[in-house]
Amino acid sequence: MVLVKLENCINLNHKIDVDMDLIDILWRQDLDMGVAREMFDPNQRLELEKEREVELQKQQQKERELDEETVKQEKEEKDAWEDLTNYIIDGETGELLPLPPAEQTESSGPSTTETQTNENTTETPLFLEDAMSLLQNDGTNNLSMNSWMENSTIQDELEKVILEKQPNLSALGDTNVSYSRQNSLEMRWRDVASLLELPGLAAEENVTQNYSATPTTSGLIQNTTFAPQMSPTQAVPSIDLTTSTNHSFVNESLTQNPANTTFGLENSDLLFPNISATVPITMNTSSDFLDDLLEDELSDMEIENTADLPTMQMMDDASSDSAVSSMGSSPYQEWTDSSIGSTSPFDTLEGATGGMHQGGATGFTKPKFEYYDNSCTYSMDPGYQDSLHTNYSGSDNGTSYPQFTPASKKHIHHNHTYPLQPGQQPKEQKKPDRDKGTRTMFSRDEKRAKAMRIPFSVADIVNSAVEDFNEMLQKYALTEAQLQLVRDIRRRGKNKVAAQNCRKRKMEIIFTLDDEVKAMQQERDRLQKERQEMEKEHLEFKNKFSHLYMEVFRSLRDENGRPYNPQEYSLQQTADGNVFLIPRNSTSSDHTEKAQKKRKSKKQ
DNA sequence: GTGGGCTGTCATTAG
DNA sequence: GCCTAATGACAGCCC
Repeated sequence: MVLVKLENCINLNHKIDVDMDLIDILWRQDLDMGVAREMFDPNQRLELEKEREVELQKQQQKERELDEETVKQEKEEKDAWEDLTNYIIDGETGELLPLPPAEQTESSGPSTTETQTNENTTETPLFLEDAMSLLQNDGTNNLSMNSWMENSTIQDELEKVILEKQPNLSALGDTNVSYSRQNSLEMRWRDVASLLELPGLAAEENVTQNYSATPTTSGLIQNTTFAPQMSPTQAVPSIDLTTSTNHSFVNESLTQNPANTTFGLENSDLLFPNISATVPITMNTSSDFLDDLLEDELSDMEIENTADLPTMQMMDDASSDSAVSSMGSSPYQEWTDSSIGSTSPFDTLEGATGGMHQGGATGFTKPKFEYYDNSCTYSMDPGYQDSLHTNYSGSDNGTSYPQFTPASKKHIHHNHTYPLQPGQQPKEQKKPDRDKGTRTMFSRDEKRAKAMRIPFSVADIVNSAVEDFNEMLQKYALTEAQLQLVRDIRRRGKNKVAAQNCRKRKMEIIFTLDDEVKAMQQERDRLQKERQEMEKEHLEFKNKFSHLYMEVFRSLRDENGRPYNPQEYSLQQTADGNVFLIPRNSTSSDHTEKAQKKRKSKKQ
C-alpha cells in the first residue's frame, strides 16, 4: 500500500516535471497560457502567494494608519469649530473679530448679529456636524440654500475652516483675500470647495478612506468646479494631500463619477450632504472651448510625451470615450474650472482676445484671490515668467501660467489680442455671417496652443522672423511636445498664408487671362470689321475698274474705224504698263509672243 | 440631398 | 541640409 502511494507520488512528480517542460516550451514560444508561467510552478506559486499576503498585510496596516489620521484630523477640526465661539461677526464688515475676554466666557450665547438671522443658534456652539444634523432634520421645512447660507454662524464656520486650511491666505488678506460678508455666498462656497481641491492627485491615491462628516461617499463631487488653480507659492503646506480625508473623498468621488459635465451646488454635499435634495442649484459651466477641444480637436491631436504636461493627460483622457468625464481628475479640469462664473474660458473673448469674465450666467463672481494649480510643475526659466507679464500675453484668459509670482495674482486684465497684420481685420469681422453659429472664435491651432500652454501667440509663432522664432524657442524651456506643436503651428500658419496667396495669385491669373481673352476678342472683332471694310473697298475698286475698262474698250477703233467687239477682244496690261488689245480666242502665250514681235518690229 | 465656393491642411517641388 | 514659397490635391464646412 505504501509502495503504491510512493509510486503514485513519484509518478505525480514526474508528471509535474513533464508539464513544466511543456510549459517552458510554450513559454519560450511566447504562447499565451492564460496566466503567468510561474503559476504552473508549485514552488513559485507558493512564493507568490506569500508575497501577496505580505503586501495585503502592509496595505491593511496602511489603511489603519490613514484611519487614525482621519480621526485625528476630524478632532482638530472639531476643536477649531469650538474656537469659533470666541469670535464675533463685525456688523459692518462681516469680518471675524475676537470676542472680548468678558464675552468669551459666555461664548455659548449667540451674538447680537447672528440672533437676527440664525434661529438655529443656540446656547451651544454650532459645529458643522450639528449643522448637518439640523439640516437633515429640517428637510421638511424646505430650508433653502440661501436661507441656510444666511446662517451667519455657519458662514463663519466656513470662514474659519478656510482660514485654518489656508493660513497663507491670511497674509494676503490686505490685498486679495478678504473674507468679508460683502463677498457673495457663492464665493464662499467656492472658497470652501477650493480647499478640497487635490491638485495633481493621482487616481490610485488613497481612495479607500472614509469621510466621517459625510454619511456616505455616494454624495458625489461630480465636478471640480470649486477647484481653482493654486500657485506653487500659494500651496497649502498644512494640508497633507496624501492623508487629507477631504482630498481622498474628492479623489474617490472623481474616480467614481467621471461622467459629468455640469456643475451643481448639489454636489456640494461633500460638506452638506443633505442640502442637495432641497437645493438643486445647477451651475452650467459647460465650456464651448472645452467641448470643441474634446469633440473636434483633441481626437486628432497627435501629442507625445503625455507626461510632460498635465494637459497631456487631459488629452489622453479626452481621446477616450469618457473624455469629458475623465477630466474630473485631470489638471486640465482645474484649468477650466478657473473660469467658473463664465461658461467658458473663451466664450467671452472678443475675437482672439482674452479677459477675465467676472460673474456669469450663474451669478457667481470670481474671488478676489486666485489660486493656481500647484500640480503644474513646469520647468520654465525666469524669462518665461517675465514674458507672461510682458510680451507674450497670448496665454489666455483665466489660463494663467503656473509660474506667476504672487504679485501677478492680482486681477490683470490682459490684452490677449493676437497681433494682426497692418490693416488686417480679424477674420471673424471680415465674414461675420459665416462665423455666426457654432463656429468658435479660435482656430484649432490657437486652441492647441492654449491647451499646450504655449507661451506665444499663434500670430507671433507664424509671423515672426526665423531669427526671432529660433530665439523664442531658445528663450523658453519648452517641452518636446510644445516645440513640435509650435513648429507645426508655424508650418501650418505659413502654409495657410501661402495657400491664401497662392489662391489669390491664381485668381489674379484667372482674371488676367480673362481680361486677355476679352481683349483678344475685341481685336478679333476689330479685324473682322476691318476686313469687311477692305472687302467692300475692294469691290468698289473692282467696279470702278470694270467701268474704266468698258470706257477704254469703247474708245478703241480698228483699221476700218469700227469699234472692237468686246466678245472677240479684250484689253490686257503687261507688267511694264503697256496695254494691248488681244483677241479672246488667243492664249496668253500667243499674246506674249505677239507683243514681243510688235516690240521687235517697232525697234526695227 | 446635392453641388459649388471657401478655407485649411498635407505633400511635394523648386529656389 | 534647412527654410520658405508655391501649388496641386483633398477634406470639411457652409450656403
